[in-house]
Amino acid sequence: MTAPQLTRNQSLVLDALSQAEAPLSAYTILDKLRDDGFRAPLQVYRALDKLLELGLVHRLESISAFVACAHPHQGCCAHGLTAFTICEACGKVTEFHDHLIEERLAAFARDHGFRPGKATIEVRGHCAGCA
Amino acid sequence: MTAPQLTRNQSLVLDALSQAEAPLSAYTILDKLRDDGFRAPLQVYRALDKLLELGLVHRLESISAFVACAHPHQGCCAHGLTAFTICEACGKVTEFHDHLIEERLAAFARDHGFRPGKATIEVRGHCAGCA
DNA sequence: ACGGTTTATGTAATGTTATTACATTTGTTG
DNA sequence: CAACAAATGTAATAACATTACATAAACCGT
Repeated sequence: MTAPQLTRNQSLVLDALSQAEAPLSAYTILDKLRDDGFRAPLQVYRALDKLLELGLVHRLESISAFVACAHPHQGCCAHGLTAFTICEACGKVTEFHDHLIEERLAAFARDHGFRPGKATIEVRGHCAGCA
Repeated sequence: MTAPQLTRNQSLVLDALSQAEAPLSAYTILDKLRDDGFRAPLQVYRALDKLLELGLVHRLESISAFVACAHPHQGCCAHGLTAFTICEACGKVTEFHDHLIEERLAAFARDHGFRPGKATIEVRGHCAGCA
């Protein structure tokens, strides 16, 4: 449960995402980190892979972008399934967890002999400020 | 409510997806339709755009691929939100609709002043046959 | 401290997915 | 038939992601 020390590249990528106000694409991260010595996409993707694995970062499938986890302290997986709202105007992302949704998906899986791995729940729309 | 007549390209793309046993990427569709005169990605993407708009096809965000709708007859949007299980071994996709999940997402949106547009719900894992 | 293993890194090239721009054709409607 | 809208053809390019291979750093048991 003790988080391993992040490497330099991993920390740089996580910081970039934490400071951003909206999700960032891998290539946007790369550009932000040019001055820190980043030269190639792979440096970003490798750091992201690790951060995803640690639950410190989420990938938003519907927009091919990444965000820092909203509550990295306890290991995000403790919450089970994670859902997101994504504002298409300002990019604002809100992360939430709904036990009932989780149960319904699990029930469907059980009823169909489906063994669930990772789930994606993303709602695109407009946030309160951009409505 | 009467579905407009599909054009040749749209029909070809829809047929390719309907006959496939797993989701197809746009470029896979392109390859399948070379013999029918398809030469460029845009021909596929344009047909897909229209089919998506008509609700005859779904895009699976988490695998960047497309499937024919499981029940295109009544216009898929009549069901509201659509969810999918996706087998990572055989590619089998099952489409389903859960009113309770829909309600929970709507409730969260309402509580946060978020105006929902399109939602994505995809569960990757292994189907009964591949478990 | 040493050797061996695993993990992270650097770099280049390539593969995959999607869009922009522009010209042309087809279909529909008044 | 003229005018407009929708669909198509083609080429080029942009955006996202991975493979392959070489090097370096961190970790671990002796």
